[in-house]
Amino acid sequence: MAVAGQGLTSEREVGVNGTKQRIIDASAHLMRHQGYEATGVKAIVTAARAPFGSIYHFFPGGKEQLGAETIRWSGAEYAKLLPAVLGGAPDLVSGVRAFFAGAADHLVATDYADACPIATIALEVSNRSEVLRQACAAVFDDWVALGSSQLIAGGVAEADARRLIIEMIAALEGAFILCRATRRTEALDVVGEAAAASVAAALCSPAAPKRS
Amino acid sequence: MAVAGQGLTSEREVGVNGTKQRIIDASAHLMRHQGYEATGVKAIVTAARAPFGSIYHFFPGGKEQLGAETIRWSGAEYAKLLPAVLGGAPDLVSGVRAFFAGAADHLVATDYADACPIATIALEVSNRSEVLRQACAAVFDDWVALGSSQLIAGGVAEADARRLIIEMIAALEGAFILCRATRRTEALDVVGEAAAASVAAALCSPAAPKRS
DNA sequence: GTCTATATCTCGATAGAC
DNA sequence: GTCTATCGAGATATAGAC
Repeated sequence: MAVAGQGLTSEREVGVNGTKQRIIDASAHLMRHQGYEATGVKAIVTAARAPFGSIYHFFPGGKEQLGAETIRWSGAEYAKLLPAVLGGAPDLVSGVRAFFAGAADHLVATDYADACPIATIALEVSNRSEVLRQACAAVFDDWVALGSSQLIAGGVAEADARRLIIEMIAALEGAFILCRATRRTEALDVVGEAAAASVAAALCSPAAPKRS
Repeated sequence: MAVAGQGLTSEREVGVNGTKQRIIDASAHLMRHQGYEATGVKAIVTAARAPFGSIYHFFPGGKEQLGAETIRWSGAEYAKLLPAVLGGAPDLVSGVRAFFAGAADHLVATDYADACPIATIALEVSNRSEVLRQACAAVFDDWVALGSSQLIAGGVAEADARRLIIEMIAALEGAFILCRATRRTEALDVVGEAAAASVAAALCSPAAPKRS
């Protein structure tokens, strides 16, 4: 079983949140499930139980600004999972294994809807909105930086940390695509084991491995 | 340098194609760049230099049917790259390396627009259209089957082939997301080297004793 | 600040002339 | 089969009452 759900706001009460945060919550939820283009602002305010005009009160830049803030907020929330899961594990390798297992559990629990909160948006907007593309890039850069430091703290050599975390993020994102399309968790199971093995190998051989 | 471009129709003339194929070509091109939701049928027929009504003549099921045929055609075209690239390499490991390098070259050459032809669509529609989701799943299943046989032909043990190809497809897809968002090829470079190393390891140590 | 009504545009889809 | 005109519904965005 997963250490915790991998939803974004499930553990905390939302009743006390202000209108702006409720809009971002609803936007994050809808865009995680169906992407940016298919998510209309009307659907967002309805889900947020907010008046329509509030969108343009809190986000004068319209849907694009709301999208950018959604990306940054979702990215920051999702990043919190990494130290949370790794901190609850006895060692780095089992922590990595738990992260992928938790992702698979949460995916199944949400009927294959809750995968990466920003991947769909990233692919949709990379060549259509520079503002949104940069927001996604900033989130991925943050994940790489945070993940690297977590790996180093767990015993991985600094020289290996960056390529390892990029490998694992890419594996997670790619597996999410395969799992959602096939409605099977095989891909996450496979890449989770591979990630755990890669980390284990990096812990065994601290010297930077040479490749031809 | 890539063995060949990783575009879908670039090497062949398109002038002789009929209207239906021109529509599919245009649809594949637009959806590869910006996804399914952001691609309107009007933009497709304009790019295909076809009359608007032709869409509903050739695709009575409307946009959804066109999307499904686009996914299947794009998936089959992209699959041809694998034997093409591997066949031009002296061995399996350098073939795998060449595939990822070619993907990175093509991505840069197209201003980070031409990545996976169906990944964006897969994430967008997985929870919105069962027809389109199944089309994506069929493509991924085909890629896994084709890739497995290619790996086995290259010397990988049957017991390792399936998990290896799933690892590599996931790594490729995830790296595409990171590269498009960051407009850097680092992720593809990293996972390409990792994929080559995984294949090399599988060739050196045939796991799971098999009676042949 | 909150909320409603509406303007303007573009979407997918259809009808029907040719 | 090809092509045009147009439909109704939905989109984003704005204006303005309260």
